[in-house]
Amino acid sequence: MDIDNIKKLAKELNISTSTISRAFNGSSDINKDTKERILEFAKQHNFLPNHYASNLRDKKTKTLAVIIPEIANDFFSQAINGIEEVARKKGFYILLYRTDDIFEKEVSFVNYLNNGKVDGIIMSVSGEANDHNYLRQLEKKHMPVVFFDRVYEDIEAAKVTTNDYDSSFAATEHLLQTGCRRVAYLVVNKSISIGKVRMQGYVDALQKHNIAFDDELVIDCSNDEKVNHKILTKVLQEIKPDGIFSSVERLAFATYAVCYDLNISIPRDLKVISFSSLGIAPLLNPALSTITQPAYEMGIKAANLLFEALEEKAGSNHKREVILKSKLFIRKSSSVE
Amino acid sequence: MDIDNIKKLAKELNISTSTISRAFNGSSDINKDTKERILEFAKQHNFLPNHYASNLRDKKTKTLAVIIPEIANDFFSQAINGIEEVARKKGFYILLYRTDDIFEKEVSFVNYLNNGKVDGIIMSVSGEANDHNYLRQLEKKHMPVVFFDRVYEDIEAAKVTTNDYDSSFAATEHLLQTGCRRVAYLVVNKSISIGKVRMQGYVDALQKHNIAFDDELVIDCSNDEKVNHKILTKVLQEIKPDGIFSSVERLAFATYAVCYDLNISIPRDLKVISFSSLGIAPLLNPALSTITQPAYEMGIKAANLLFEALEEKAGSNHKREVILKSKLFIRKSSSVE
DNA sequence: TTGTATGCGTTATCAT
DNA sequence: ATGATAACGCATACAA
Repeated sequence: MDIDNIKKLAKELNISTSTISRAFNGSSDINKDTKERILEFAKQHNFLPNHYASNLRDKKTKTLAVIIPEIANDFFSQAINGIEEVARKKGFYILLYRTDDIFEKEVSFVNYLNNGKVDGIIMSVSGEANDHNYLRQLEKKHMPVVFFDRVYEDIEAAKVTTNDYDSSFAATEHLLQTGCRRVAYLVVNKSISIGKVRMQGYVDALQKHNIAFDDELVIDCSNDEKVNHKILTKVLQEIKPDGIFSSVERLAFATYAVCYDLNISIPRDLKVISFSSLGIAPLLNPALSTITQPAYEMGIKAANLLFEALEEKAGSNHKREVILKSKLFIRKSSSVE
Repeated sequence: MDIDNIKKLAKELNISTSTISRAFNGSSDINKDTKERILEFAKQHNFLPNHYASNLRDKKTKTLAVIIPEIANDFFSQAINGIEEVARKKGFYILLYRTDDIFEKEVSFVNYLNNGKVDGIIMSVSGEANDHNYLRQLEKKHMPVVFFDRVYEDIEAAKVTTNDYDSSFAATEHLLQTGCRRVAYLVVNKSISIGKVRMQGYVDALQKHNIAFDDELVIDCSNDEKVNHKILTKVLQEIKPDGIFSSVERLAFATYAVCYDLNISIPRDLKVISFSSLGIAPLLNPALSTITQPAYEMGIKAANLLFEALEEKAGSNHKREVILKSKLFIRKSSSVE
C-alpha cells in the first residue's frame, strides 16, 4: 500500500488525521509517543505531507522568488549563494527566474507571482523609467519585496545597494592620477539605476580634476558579445581613450580582447578598471583592477531584510535601505609601469 | 473589492466558477466573448488563479527542481541557463537547490521533493558509492529524473554527460607531446563519477606513452581555497611535476596563484591544462588551455530529456543516455615556447 | 491529548 | 455554452 496522504496514514495507524497533522507541525498538543510513532511510520513509508495542500490552507509557501538579469555572472551567482544560504537556514526554497535584462520578462514573472505563489521576492531589476504598477500590486497584497544592486527609486521597498557613486568617483580619480586624460566610461544602459549613478561618479571626478566631460567618451554597449567587440574596436581605433572605466565586468573582458587584437598594451597604452566580482581578476593578463562589490554579503543582507519583513507580520512600514561598501583593488591593468 | 479567487470573480461577473475556470484553461467549451470578458476583467483586477489550488487538483506543478553542487561556477551557471531556457519555453519554473557537494543535503532535498512538490528533477550529483535508495523512491512515484555531468551509474535515469574519458586521454597525451614527463592529476574527489573517469583517461594516456603511473602525482584537493593553496604549494615545491592536468577549473586557478607566488613560469617550467567552462580563459596570464564542456547545451539537453519523460505519460522505460563532446583548446599555458 | 468537521481555491464530472 | 457539485490533501476550530 502506498501511503501518499495523511488519510491513509491515519487509517493505517488508527489515528485521526488531525493528530497526524499535528505530528508533522511541531504542535505541542500531542503525545510524545504518538508523535514518534507517526513520524517513524511516515519515514518508513517515505511519506511527507503534500506541500501544495498545506499551502492552500496556510497561505505560507516557504518559497521565495529570486529575479535577476542573468545567472552566469560572478556578481549574481555569488549573490544567489548568499540568498540561498539564508533561505536554507530558514527552511525556505528558491524559485529562480532570469530576465535577460528584458523588462517584459520581469513584468510577466512578477505578475505570475502575484497570486500566492511565493512568500516574498528578492530582485535585481531590469528596467528603468517604466510603469512600475505591477510592483505596486505586490505592495497591495503585502508581498514583501527586496531589491538589490539594481533598484527602482520610485518603489517603496527594502533595498540593498553599494556605494556606487563613491566607488566610481574613486576609480575615475585613480585613472586620472595615473595620468589618463581621456577616460572612457563603458556602460550597457546609462539610464538604468546603476548605470546612472556610476556615471555620475565618473562625471564628478572629471570635473574635480578639471577635465572637460566629453560625450564621445561615454560608450553605450550592449549585451551581445560580438556587437560589443565591434563597438570597442572602433572606439579604441578612432576615439583613442587612454583609460577605461567599465561599469560592468563583461565590458572589461571585451576591452581586453580588443586590445589583444589591436596590439594595444594594457596598461602602457590604455589603463583599465572595472566593476567586477571576478575572483580570478588577479590572474588576468594583465591583472585587472576592480571595484568589487560584496556580492555574497549583499545576497545575505537582502535575504535577511526579506525575512525581517516576513516575520514582522505585514504592518510595519519602515522599508530599510542598506548600503554596503565595495572595495577598490588596484592591479596591473591601471598602474604606472 | 479585492478579487483574489475565482469565486469573487464569478460573483462580480455573474458567471459560475466553472466558466471562469474554463476561461483560464484554454477550454474549447466556452463562448469566445465570455472568455474575453472574463480575462479582461481579471487582468484589470490583476487576478490569476491560485497556483497551489490548481496543483492540488491536477497534480501538475509546472515546476522542476535543479539540484547542483554549486552555483558560482561557470559550468553550472551556464547549464542552469540552458535548463531555464527550455523550462521557460514550456511554461515551467525552476526550484533551485545547491548541495555544496554535501551528500546529506542532496538526500534531504530529494526527500523533500518526494511528495509532489515538483514534476521532475534535473541534477548533478554530490556523492559516490552511497545508498541511493532516496532516488529509487522517486522512480516508484514516477517522478522523472535526469542526471547531467555527475551521475550515479547504478540509478536508472536519463543521463547527459560528456566524453570525459576521451578528453582526459587527449589532454594528457597533449601534455606528454609537449615534452612533459611528470604530469600531475589534480582532483577533488577521485572516487566520484567524473573524477574517476577523467583519471582513467589520464592513466591510460600515460601507459600508451610508456610513462609509469606514479601515485604521488595524483593530487587530492579539497573545496577549500586555502587548503588547496597549501597542498599545491607543497606539490610544486617538493614533487615538482612538469605538467598539470586539472580535472576541475578551480584547481587550475589555484595552480596559477601558487605559480605566481613561487615564481614558477607557465608554460616554461610547468604546463597546465584543465577542464573549464570559463569564457575568459584566453584572457588569463598565460592563456589557459582548456577542455571545455558544452555546459549550456548540456543544460538544454537535460531539460529536453526531462520534458520527453514528462510528456511520455510515465510508461515508456527507455532511459536515454546522451553523450556530448567537449572541445580541447590548446593555449599558451601548455604550449612549447 | 485526541477526534470531527469544515474550508482553503481550483477543476473535472455531470447535468442542464 | 454554462452551472452545480464533489474532490484534491491538509490544518484548524471546536468538541470531547
